[in-house]
Amino acid sequence: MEPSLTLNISGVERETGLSKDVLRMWERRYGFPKPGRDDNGERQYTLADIGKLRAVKRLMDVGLRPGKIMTLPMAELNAMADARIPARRDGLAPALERDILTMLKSHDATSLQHTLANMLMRQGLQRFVLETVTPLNQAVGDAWMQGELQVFEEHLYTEQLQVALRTAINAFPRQVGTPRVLLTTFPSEQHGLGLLMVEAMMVPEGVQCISLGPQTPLEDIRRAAIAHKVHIVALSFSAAFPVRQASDGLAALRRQLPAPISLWAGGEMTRRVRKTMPGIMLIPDLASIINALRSWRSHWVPQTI
Amino acid sequence: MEPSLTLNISGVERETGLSKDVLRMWERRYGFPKPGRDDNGERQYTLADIGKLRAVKRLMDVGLRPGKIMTLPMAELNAMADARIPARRDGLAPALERDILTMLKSHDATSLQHTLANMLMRQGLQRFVLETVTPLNQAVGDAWMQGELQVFEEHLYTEQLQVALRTAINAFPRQVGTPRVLLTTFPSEQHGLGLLMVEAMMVPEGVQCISLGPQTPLEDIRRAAIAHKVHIVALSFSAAFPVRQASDGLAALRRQLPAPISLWAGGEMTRRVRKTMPGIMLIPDLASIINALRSWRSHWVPQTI
DNA sequence: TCCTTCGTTTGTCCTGGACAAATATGATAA
DNA sequence: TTATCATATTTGTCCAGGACAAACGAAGGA
Repeated sequence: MEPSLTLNISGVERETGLSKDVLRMWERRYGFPKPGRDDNGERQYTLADIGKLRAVKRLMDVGLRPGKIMTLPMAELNAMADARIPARRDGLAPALERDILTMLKSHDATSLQHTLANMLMRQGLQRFVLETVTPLNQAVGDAWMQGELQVFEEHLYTEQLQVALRTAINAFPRQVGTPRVLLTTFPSEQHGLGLLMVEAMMVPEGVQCISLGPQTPLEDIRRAAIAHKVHIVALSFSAAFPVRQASDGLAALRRQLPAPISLWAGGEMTRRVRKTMPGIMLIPDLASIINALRSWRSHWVPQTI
Repeated sequence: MEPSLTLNISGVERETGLSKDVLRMWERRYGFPKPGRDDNGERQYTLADIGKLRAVKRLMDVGLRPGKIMTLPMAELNAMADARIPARRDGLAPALERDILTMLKSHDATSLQHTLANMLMRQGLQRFVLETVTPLNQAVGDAWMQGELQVFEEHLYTEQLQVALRTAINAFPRQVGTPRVLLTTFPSEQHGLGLLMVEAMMVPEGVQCISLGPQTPLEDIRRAAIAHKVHIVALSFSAAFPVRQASDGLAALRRQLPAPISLWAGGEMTRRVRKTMPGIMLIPDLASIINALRSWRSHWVPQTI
């Protein structure tokens, strides 16, 4: 009899990323999750609740609506997740993806590290990011969506990839060239991997990257851009980032930023953006960075400051 | 006339880390912050509100109580922050701390990187962590508390330090020795720097570290520990982490973890813990890691699995 | 000095109502 | 047929105000 196999509402918020308000509203509207109550009338969620909430969230991130899926049993949810993965013609994943997934599932950190380092050496940093990391992220994301990967297995992947990328980035001598680019994310964006991938694409191009890591308040992005005299501010947004929040933030930042400083927004989220936003360059995939840089360089005229 | 120099309540939650509930409750009880309302009756906070909220939060992290400070004007808050910093007898900060702070305030990323790399080379990884990074963190924390440093300046420090540490850790050949240690933090703990410092202390001791990065759900920490067959699970807690939440989490984890696996908890928070917790080793400072490892090794008897 | 008890402070949770943004649906025009 | 617009539905976020337990601090006793 485990005494504490339940979590209170803030525990669930932490574990799933769903706000307390949303959890209560879902219960009110859809009848799920319907946690028991403790002596004090407070909601106590079970681990099964958490699991189903994660499954629902995964499907919502892909565009399904809560009302449609909330009441379905777990089996149905898993089936829908499977259906979402486009089957390959040959029915086979490429060897590398398959190997890496196998390593993750067998918790072989050493082989994982070796394989990544190996590919990196063979391909060089930029090709490694475009041809290896991108499809690998996709494969890991798919596996995670289908529930094939545990959270901690995905963490291990992220961690090892960061190690590999950071090592390679460090190997480049520190540039003093142009443009100078400020890299960061908005405060509610947790994922720092995208940032690192952007840096990996830019550094070989002779760009001087100044990374603040994730989660910089809006006002500080402005201050940092001015203090570091950067030419470009580049922000990264993961797939799950709310488009609305991003647009508002970007517009506000654009207003506050001196006009000569370019504002670039990249990451999975940017593919869901419909409207073009004046003064903001959307970069939906990593390969476009090269073109964007080329374009910037051809238009830029050195300023006397 | 800037149209959007105000934030709604969730914006403030993001920027300050104070929950919506707390923000509303403070307004109800202390009359601060008292934001204006938009057409729809929703709270609109000003940038000045944000600034004061940050100041209040800094002081609370050091032990002051909200009721005492909430209504004071900003000038008073800053004065209190100053008073909190123990003055040195000689009135002078050591040269290195002073230099690094100067570099941060002048946004000289290059010098910062060089200086850190230099100290690291000269002292070696463990001494660098104990004798340079620890007091430096303290100095940067103090400066931040006094409002001398901007958020983005502190971000730059963290980022550059991570780069330096990771590079050095990578330089060690991957060990296959004992113990194997799983490193991570609880889901609500954002700070990954402590984790890296722990790894930097352990790797030179021949420990095989498996880091999952920050924010692993409880259940997954258990799964990962078993899957990776680790001997020790080490968790890091920053100063602001709620003791209660840590104790609960650690106790729950201890119950779920197989008995032979040791559970270590370290970081600033652990100094505030009064009660000893059975089966959990508290490690209040980084130097103690060496002793803890020595002790573990002398007690450990290789198991046949 | 250390420990217990008791009042106060503080954070979190609750209910149930309201509304606007996002999305889907259906009608109309090209 | 496809594209565009208006309307309906869905969904997330906000609000008020009440309640309570954990954390804290002060006073009293061993």
